[in-house]
Amino acid sequence: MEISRRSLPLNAMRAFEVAARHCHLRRAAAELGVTHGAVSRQVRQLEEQLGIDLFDRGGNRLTLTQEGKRLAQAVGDALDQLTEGALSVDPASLSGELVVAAPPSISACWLLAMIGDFNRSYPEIEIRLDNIQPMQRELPNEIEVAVCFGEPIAPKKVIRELFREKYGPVASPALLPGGGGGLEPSSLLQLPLIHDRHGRWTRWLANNGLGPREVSANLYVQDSYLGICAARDGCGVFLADRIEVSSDLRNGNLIALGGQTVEAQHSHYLVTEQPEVISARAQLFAEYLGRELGGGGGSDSVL
Amino acid sequence: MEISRRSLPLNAMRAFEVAARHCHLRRAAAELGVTHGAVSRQVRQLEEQLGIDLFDRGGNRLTLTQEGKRLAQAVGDALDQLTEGALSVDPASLSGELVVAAPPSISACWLLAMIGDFNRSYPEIEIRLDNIQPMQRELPNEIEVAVCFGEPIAPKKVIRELFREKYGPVASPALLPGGGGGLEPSSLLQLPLIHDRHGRWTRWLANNGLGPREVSANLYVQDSYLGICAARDGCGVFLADRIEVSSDLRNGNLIALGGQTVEAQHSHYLVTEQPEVISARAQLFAEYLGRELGGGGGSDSVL
DNA sequence: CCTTTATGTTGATTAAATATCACCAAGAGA
DNA sequence: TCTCTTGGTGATATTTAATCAACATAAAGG
Repeated sequence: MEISRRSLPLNAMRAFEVAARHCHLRRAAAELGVTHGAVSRQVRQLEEQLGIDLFDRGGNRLTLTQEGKRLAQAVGDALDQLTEGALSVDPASLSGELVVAAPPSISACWLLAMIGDFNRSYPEIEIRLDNIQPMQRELPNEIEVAVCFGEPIAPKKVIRELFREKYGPVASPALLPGGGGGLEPSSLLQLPLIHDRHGRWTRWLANNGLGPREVSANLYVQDSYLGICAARDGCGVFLADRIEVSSDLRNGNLIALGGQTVEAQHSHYLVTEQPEVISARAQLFAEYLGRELGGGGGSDSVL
Repeated sequence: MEISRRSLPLNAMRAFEVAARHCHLRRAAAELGVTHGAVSRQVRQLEEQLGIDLFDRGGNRLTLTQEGKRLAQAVGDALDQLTEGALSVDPASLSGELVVAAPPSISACWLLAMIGDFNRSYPEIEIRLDNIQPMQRELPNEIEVAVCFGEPIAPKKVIRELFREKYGPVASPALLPGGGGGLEPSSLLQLPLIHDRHGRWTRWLANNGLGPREVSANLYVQDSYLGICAARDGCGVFLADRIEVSSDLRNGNLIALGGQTVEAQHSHYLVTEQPEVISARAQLFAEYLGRELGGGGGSDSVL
């Protein structure tokens, strides 16, 4: 079977994406508002057209094959993009206010930069950004969506998982007279280290072949935002997320040092407390964040 | 109209994307293999469902509206992604060899990095990379696709426009004792400048408010690859494309200095000389490059 | 061990979406 | 003006997709 734009079985792909997300035809059918038989047929048709099995049909349970996973990912991303495209031309979603909230550290680290980009893409949407506490249980009424780090608590509902931090060491170029590009992890320990309350140095060192050891504390700060500020000011080396320091890396305020990046244990989430309907504006914002933060394209994106 | 995954009019969107690309229903119909009436209906349906005009219908000519352009872009990207997804699970496209060619400077600057990423995503596909001359007129037979800079000449056929360089000044941190992040464009002129045969400094300076002036030549090199090497070695400031120095920026070998980036006048293209059929492997490679280089997501992507 | 309740699959049928054909009105160009 | 091309549209035909109902199989409960 030839694969071209005109022969892509779009509806079958959508059905498959939903089925793949649930691994359960009846639930997928419910989401799509059709019967399970219809979904079964669509998935079958897609498998035949591609000439490959997308599900392992062990007994009467579905499991994605390797190829199925790959395709589901691609189709899911594509559908997200189509959704964003449709929303971005919907008059109802533009022109109006969107009230967002986040802990100050998140706002300062990356959310404001994202909001700036979003605003450039959709200048008709006015955004108000409020502060909340990191572990705040409930949100004021006027806040439509909020960003939090770690599983959201209490009555909040996850709209979207945004991204999982990947942290690696960064420092000011002023701290590294030699330019210090491919600095070895071990020689890092000669430099002053900046810690925040997440205490990630031990884990990072372990992941870079520097077995369990005491790390001397040179500077403690509360959160990553202050850690980045401290690193920028040449106080020492800080373990920072790649997204949070991207602009600093771009303009040379900070330099990424060697070693592998390590994934954080928790994710950032976009959450809401609204009972049912979230506005088209908020939906558009969610799609935008998802694309800019989560995706980037599977592998590392360029610059 | 509510916009959700289940209500997206996928087929209508595809028809619209083709129509938008041609701004011509009959040609779009030809590409889709249907009659123009069918396309007309699909586009109409989409406009009604979204509640917005996608085309200006002046007389009997079609022009995209602002919203139409935006949507067409999004839908086109999404369809590319779906195509890549479908290809990536197609047994015929995997397992086999793909012969690629490029001028050495392009290979060294960014193509090898892309091939590395591609190989990680699709380890089944073996790639052979050959050298060609930048202005080579014909390709050896065994080469299936090639990359070139500037409009391809002679019997080559463009498969895809890849990206247009955006160049800005970079230098080794060793050259900038102060860390020199937000260095003013004017103070740049105090540093030694590296030129390649494209002679971009004049244009860049003009675009950064430094009117027409003589720029002293400190070092001339043949192509951008050598320019980047020279900058890396601390010979001076070079105007480099963001993609070509992304890894150097990441690991601190180079630092991006201030000022606006400027678009090059020519693009990089993926071309072929094959009469008709390009292999599914090559198609997959084309989709991959297109996504990683061209898109990135409209605005600047994150690191 | 048998029963119950899930699962996904499939043939026949019905319903809906989509394409076609033929024709129209309107603008472009000679 | 005459001609050619554009896109739009009503009626019709075709193709595609969903439903319904029955079925096979596997897991869970008694």
